[in-house]
Amino acid sequence: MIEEELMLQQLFDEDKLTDKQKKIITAAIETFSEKGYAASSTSEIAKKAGVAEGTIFRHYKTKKDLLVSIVAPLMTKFIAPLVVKDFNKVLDREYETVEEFLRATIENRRDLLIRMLPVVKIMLQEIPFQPELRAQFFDLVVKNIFNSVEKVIKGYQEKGLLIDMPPESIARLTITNILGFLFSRYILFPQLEWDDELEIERTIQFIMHGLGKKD
Amino acid sequence: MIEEELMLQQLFDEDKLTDKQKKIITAAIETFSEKGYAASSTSEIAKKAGVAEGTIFRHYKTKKDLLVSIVAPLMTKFIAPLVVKDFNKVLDREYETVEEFLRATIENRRDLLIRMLPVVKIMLQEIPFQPELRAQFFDLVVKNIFNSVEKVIKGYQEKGLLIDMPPESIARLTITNILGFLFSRYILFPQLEWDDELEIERTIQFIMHGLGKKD
DNA sequence: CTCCGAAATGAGTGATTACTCACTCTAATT
DNA sequence: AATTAGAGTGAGTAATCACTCATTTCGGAG
Repeated sequence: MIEEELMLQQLFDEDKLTDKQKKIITAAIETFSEKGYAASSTSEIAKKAGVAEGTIFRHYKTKKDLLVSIVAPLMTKFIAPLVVKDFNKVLDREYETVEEFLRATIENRRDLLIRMLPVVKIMLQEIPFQPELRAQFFDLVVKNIFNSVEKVIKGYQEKGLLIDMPPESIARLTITNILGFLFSRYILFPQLEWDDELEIERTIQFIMHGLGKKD
Repeated sequence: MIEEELMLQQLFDEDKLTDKQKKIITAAIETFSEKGYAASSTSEIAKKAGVAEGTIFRHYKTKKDLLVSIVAPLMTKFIAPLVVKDFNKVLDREYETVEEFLRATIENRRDLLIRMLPVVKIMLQEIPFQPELRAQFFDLVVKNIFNSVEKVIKGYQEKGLLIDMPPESIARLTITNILGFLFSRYILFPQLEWDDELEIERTIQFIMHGLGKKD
């Protein structure tokens, strides 16, 4: 809660947005996430934000501009740093094993990731159809994350804790499993009963016994 | 190509559709897949199908009815059987190791899965927003697949080839990695250069050394 | 050929869409 | 008190939307 407020606050502050603008963004995130971008109307967003429809277009030239204005800064300022944060601790040998590192990384960010789900949902939804967003996503998020993750991987490989598979493949497989869990848990089957801690532990063990070198 | 035609043929035959209806379905799949359901207009689909707009509504009461008519039968008649097909061969001991089984399963279905991508894309797109589709998807696809996959898993567990993790977790992790590869390869980053065979092999090895019991 | 029912049509419907614009309001500056 | 700039407004607009329906076309039976 605190961190989410900080995130939005940070996003709001930097551009010195008015109250109405904040309400528009909040309402837009909610609406886009619930119904999808194309199925959301600007009149509905305006109504939900308690604002005249014209106010939206005063600040955002087009509807698509509103979408990009929401997703783009979150990709640059938030998601990439969130995922990459504290990776230097690994290099400082704060985590001796990969398990520890994975566990700390996932547990650390889980609550925050859950609260980001609306925006993540929007991104997942729209990236296939918005070339502009896809390009940004690739440049800002994917490249950064893969770069950082690969550094960490190489570090552990040098310690002999990971097999010699190319780092980009290890990164792909690791990220796939973390996102796969979160996607199953919170988007596909939120209605099922989940033992989160247990399932995270299984995911980590699965990743490790797939990647961990046996001496 | 042949199998895809067979698939559509089978779908078409059962309901004795006219030429125009086939054209409508083909055009709808193409349009929905490219632009998403909400952003696709019935007039555009009609034009692409070379048909009057009224003809669409003669056969499908609403636009959503058209969507469901495309996705639902493909889920029941096609996707579930496709994934589950030949699983009995495992129980008949045709594949002695899990690797062999995984490799055969993935290689077997890859081409077909690639050609199904338009429909898969539509499903991924709309399932979060269409409760009707989500319920069908869950009943018809997920339950079937998990049931069959769990049987196979239990078989291999009895042979001592898989660890003792609960079958539903093993199923989740395995399916996650197969879908994760296909999703990365064909939807997220089709523009990257991929060595498909190699990456499939790595995925299998990753899955196995995560799940395979070390004696 | 005649007839008939289904298939197909496309102009037309009201509703909704994204977006505009002339205008008011507010608050800070001079 | 006068001026000004920008935030906010909401009625209005053309375009587009999903959908309808009176009419025409088509294909096979008698």
